[in-house]
Amino acid sequence: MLTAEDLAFVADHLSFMNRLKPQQAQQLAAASNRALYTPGALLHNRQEKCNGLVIVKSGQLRAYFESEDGKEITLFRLLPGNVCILSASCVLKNITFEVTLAAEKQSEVLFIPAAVWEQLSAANSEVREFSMEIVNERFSEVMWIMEQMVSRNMGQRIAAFLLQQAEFEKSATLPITHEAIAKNLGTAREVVSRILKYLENNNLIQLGRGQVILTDLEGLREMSR
Amino acid sequence: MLTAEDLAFVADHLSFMNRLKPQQAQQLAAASNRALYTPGALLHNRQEKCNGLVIVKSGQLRAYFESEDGKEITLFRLLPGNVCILSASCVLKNITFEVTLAAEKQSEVLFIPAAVWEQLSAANSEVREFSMEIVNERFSEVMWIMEQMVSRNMGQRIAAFLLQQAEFEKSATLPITHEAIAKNLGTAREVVSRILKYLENNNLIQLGRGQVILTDLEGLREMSR
DNA sequence: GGCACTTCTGTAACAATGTCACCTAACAGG
DNA sequence: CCTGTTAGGTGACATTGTTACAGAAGTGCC
Repeated sequence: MLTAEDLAFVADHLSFMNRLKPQQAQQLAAASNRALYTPGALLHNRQEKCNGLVIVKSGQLRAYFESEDGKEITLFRLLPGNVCILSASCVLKNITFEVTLAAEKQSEVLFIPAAVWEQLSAANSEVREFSMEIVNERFSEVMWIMEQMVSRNMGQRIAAFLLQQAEFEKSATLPITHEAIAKNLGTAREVVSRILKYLENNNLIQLGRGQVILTDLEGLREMSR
Repeated sequence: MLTAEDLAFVADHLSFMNRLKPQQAQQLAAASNRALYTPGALLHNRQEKCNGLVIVKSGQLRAYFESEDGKEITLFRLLPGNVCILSASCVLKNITFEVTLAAEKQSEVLFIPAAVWEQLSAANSEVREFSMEIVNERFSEVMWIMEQMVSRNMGQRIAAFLLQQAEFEKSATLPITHEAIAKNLGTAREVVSRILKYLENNNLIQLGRGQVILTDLEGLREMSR
């Protein structure tokens, strides 16, 4: 059950909400729910296997792909107002891969159950269109990652990643471990350590335990190209 | 303009075709066109920048991603009856990447212009659903490639690729160059040569100029895992 | 404080892959 | 047969990935 405030938030970020019949909106609010996650927690809706639609109300989520042998690579981030439907593979026909969602920060998340979403989709073409747009956007983000993997070296990718993190954190001091960076980029911790050390020697960053301080943003930008 | 035979082919592979009004079907047939491509040719619809929907009538196409610095990696193949909508980024909202299509074999291709597709989409929810399914399927295929890149070594990837090619060719003798294999997998020719030589030394394949003969399918399958 | 325990980082050695430079072999067409 | 073009081979070196440890910094407990 969503509060009125949650519902207003949803309406703000799901373009089709104000075109639903009052009864539909009510049903959505009744069936949906919210949950709080602490950093590192995996998202799984308690009620069902299939998450349905995920809406980030506050905090930050990471969507990543996990291969059988435990390797990870981040596909995209979800910030407040962002929506993810990929974990609703039960609703989307022909999606055959799994995306894992984890909280990177303390996060409030709203869930719209798959069954409800399915009903709305069936009844409402705006809902289908919305799904399509979201999926396309994520697809594009994944292709960007792919481009990075194919055509950038690790130094460039790490520099770009650090800059991106600084954006998210709105700070040049990043509370992050080498291990975490490695998992974001789909590489090994040792490789990250090696390159971070190199960046430090070139006075682009300063290292601490569980912390990276960006001391030369312009230099990093230079390097990331 | 499509022939009646072309139209029958389209109807066979676009599930929604028999739900179109006769007038819509007629319009589609009138606006669409066909083209022939020889191996290696890039697909570009003459009439418009944006390809619209591509339907393979015969032959085989390769969809690949091309990075600025000229590196390529194959995303998926299109066989007779397959449909590709990704080159219609003008129609799909929020798709921001480019996919290149090239003929791998002598191919007959039918084009449905983006404008027509857009009209059909607007009028018909089955069309939208069809788009969605196609995009999801391609998305899944790309994620499979990603998994390969992250968690398999080159030997495994090359072995898997050769087996896949043998399927397409329905033959254990593959007319393909090292360079072409490299571009499919997003790696360098020298790397492919090195590994193929290794496979040959282990009696899994036999090499010739522009040709690879798979002599031990079971061994290759073993290796690809 | 001292101790045990966990987490994070450093490092060396080696393997796999990517890059560069250049060479040779095979084919295609006159 | 000659010549230009394409395919493939090779060695040297750079980068990235893997393995196996070691040490350093934090945490909780006594």
